[in-house]
Amino acid sequence: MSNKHLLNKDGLTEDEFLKNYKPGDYERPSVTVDMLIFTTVDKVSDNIKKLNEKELKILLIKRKDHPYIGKWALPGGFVDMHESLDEAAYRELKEETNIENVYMEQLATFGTPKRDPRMRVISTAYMALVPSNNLNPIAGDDADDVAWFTVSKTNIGENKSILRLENEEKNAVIEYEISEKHCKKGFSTVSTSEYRLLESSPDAIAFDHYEEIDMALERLKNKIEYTSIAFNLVREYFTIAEIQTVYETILGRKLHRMDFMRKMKNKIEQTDLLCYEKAHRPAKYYKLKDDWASVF
Amino acid sequence: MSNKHLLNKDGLTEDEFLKNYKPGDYERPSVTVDMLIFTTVDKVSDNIKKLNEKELKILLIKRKDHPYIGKWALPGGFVDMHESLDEAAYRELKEETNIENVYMEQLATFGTPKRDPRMRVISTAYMALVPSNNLNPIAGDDADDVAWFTVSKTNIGENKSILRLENEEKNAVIEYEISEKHCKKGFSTVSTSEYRLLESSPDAIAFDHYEEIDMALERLKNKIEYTSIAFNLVREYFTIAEIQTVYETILGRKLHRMDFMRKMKNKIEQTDLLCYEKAHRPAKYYKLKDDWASVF
DNA sequence: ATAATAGTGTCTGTCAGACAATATCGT
DNA sequence: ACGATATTGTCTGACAGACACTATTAT
Repeated sequence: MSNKHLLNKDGLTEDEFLKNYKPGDYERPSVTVDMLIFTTVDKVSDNIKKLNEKELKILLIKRKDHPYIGKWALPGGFVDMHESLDEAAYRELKEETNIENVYMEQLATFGTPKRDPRMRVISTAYMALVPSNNLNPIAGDDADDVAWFTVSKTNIGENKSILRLENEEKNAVIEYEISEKHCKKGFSTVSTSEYRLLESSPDAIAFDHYEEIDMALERLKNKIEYTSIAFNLVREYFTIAEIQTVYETILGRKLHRMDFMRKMKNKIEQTDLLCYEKAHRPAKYYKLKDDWASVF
Repeated sequence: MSNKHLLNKDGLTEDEFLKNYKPGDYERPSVTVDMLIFTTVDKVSDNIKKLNEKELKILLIKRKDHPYIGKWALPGGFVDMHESLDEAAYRELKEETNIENVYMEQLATFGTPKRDPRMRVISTAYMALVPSNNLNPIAGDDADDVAWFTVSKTNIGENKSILRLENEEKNAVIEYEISEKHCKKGFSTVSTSEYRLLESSPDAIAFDHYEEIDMALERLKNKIEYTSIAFNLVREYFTIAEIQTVYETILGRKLHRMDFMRKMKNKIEQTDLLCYEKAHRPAKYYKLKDDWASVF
């Protein structure tokens, strides 16, 4: 069981080994976390009868210093030596949005050597889904500005799509053309994507963050089909129309109301609350069933 | 478009900034990749009529030095400053098994501060699936030994299972009891697992590698349902019985032959080759359809 | 004769997409 | 009257689990 007594080739016990151990002098990469914080907000319609549309939003910061000075980027920061990756991600989320206890999952880790021109940086991306509240994000030290960007990915044909990030207030529109390519790995074929900034876009996204955003959108699109994570993007009480438009914007297509409702029937339950926001029959508020929150 | 002319708060252009940039003196974690290399092998039956069973195997090395000296561990190693994470993973795979062009995907990144007692280590785990050939793995510098371990995870009731790693030849049996716990994050509940080494096991797995193995098994179990990755665990030509037992061992339950076949019908196609290995009607060899290899 | 492959067909229930029809409500 | 919610119902096709049955083959 214990290996306290075992000696290595130099005749050292584990305690002696650890006491004498000096981490090599070789260079080490910096380790950071990137935060992909999503929410949905109502695109308020003037028409007092028309419903509000939902828009998927992602939080971006405007970089204060080189490299990519003045460009929009994902929030994030260095991982302290004493904290785990998850802890670093929670800390960043708290710093940026001042909220806690929201859904979060690790996405993937990006480690291409030249992704940061300053030095070697390994970034673990985390995706957080926060309820659609009137959140006022806070610009950190490294940021001149911070804003919610409308994000969408729309297919424009055979293995091609457009990733679009927009914020009207900041007068920012950033578009990438994504081309999927397939190559064989063993007996499976994996697809890799190439990203090209469209000429129409005045500004690029910093680093390889467009790739991280794309991956998060794909993960979202897959996961809302077999989990309940989409409900993290709305408030505790929601109307069917509300959650349906969330699904529609993430999936990028319209859904049939009653088919959608049937699919949701086992996940949600009615409440007594009514929504009197528009000039027609009030919608019932629903909530996630307690037992369904736990399934996946 | 370009930001070459923009000046930061110190009045520096990007070129000037990068030329003068000195990475801070602060400590950095070491970055490694851990390789979860899976394959299946036939558990040959003496009975000339009985079929061979398949066993899922994972490659482990025996550590040569502290910490965890003499313990079995996942192969892996440090990421060089000039290579990406993917490249590091491919290099390790090549070093360990001398094979290339197999299916591989990034699993997750583990970065708890004390997972390595020597220093802070961030490990990105990669899962590779290699065809069931008679592979002779090679022990690296850091290893006294290397071997394929039979791996299985069996449910023993309410949120409890046993992770079992075994190699008869090396006289090694390692068993962990896994307890799943659920906690709320936002409106979803995520499950975390706790691992307890069973008293019956003489040896533990090094580091937190049991956790990585568990995560890989869960990923496998999920992914074989909606992708074709399982076919990477057998040779190019296989019998239905063969691929079915692969599914059965990964899912941990028996499947009905013809139902399984129907499900596979669109993924596989017959060949003219016959399998004369056992004393009964020869089985046809099948192969993955070319167009199905690309789906997912 | 045995033990396995390779396939047929059948029965059942569920589920998803599509859409029709209706009652209700607020302005 | 308008525009939206809320709900029931119908029709279809696909699919999945389960199992029975047959024909074939190598030793």
